[in-house]
Amino acid sequence: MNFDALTPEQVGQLSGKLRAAGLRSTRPRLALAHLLFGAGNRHVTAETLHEEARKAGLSISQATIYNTLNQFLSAGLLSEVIVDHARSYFDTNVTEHHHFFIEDEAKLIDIPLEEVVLGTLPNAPSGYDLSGVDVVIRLDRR
Amino acid sequence: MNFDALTPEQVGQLSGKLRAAGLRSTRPRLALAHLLFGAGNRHVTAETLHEEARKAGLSISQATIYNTLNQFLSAGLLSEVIVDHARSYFDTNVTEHHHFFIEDEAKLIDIPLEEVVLGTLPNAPSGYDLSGVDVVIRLDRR
DNA sequence: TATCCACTTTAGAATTGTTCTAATCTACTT
DNA sequence: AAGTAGATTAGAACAATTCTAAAGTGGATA
Repeated sequence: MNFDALTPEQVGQLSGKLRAAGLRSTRPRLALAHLLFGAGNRHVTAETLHEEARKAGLSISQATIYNTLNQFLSAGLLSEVIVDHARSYFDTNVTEHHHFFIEDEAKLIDIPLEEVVLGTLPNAPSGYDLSGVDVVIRLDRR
Repeated sequence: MNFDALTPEQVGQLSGKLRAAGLRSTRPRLALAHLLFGAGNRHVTAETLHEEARKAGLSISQATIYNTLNQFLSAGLLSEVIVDHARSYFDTNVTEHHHFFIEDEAKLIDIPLEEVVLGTLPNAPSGYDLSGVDVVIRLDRR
């Protein structure tokens, strides 16, 4: 893929998404947005996305990959999953949901929200608000 | 605290614990075990433990702190909680339980197992076994 | 449509947390 | 007491991420 391969419709749609998030529509952001949001939900690390961009013939610096992922994250276009110290996983699925994590393969799989039923949760200690609940189900190869 | 301040009883007890875990009872391990297991359940990072050892007048290298935490971890004397990329938290509570995580303060609080009631969980994908469930409840200061 | 300026991107350096290396030391066996 | 496997250490190495500061660019303005 090449940035110039995007159709005007795709560019329009992705630009709109970026602008709606308060971000300027720039060439690198459009290209990365296309990789991230172009087809279904994705899990990427900075490294996998950088590699993917490289294979697509895009030359985007590592710093820009990190900057862009973090901007998308604070704009709410991505969510972050922490399952492994030493590596952040970014998830294009920003709805509330949980994860399987296969340690051997360092691979994440989404679990739809309704498949994890949380019964009772403790109250937040006084002075604090509950800001989110992450459930990670760890898997071993049988 | 100083290693030599440990009573023979304490040394005997901690040595036993180390040996039961298949680890030789050495001076640095005894001292760290005393800090970790001497009083109630603790959450430490390599850095906080190193600092604590330094304050206690022990000179133990950073490498030994990391080695020891990892040895205790694989011996089952500690468990690891992952809530924050870039930093591992070791928990002296090795029973199954969950955590509150206060992001602003980078602080962990144990949640007793019975306070988190998990209802339905999805089945593990075929070829995999469920190896554990981690629930992290994130808190914001109100 | 040319100019300008705030925002972006970049290469490379810096930082942070962690692990490795290989030399020295020590607990335990014989 | 001597030997040896295992432990400890300082410092180097490593990996993921962030910072810096210089050059580039989108888009508002005249």
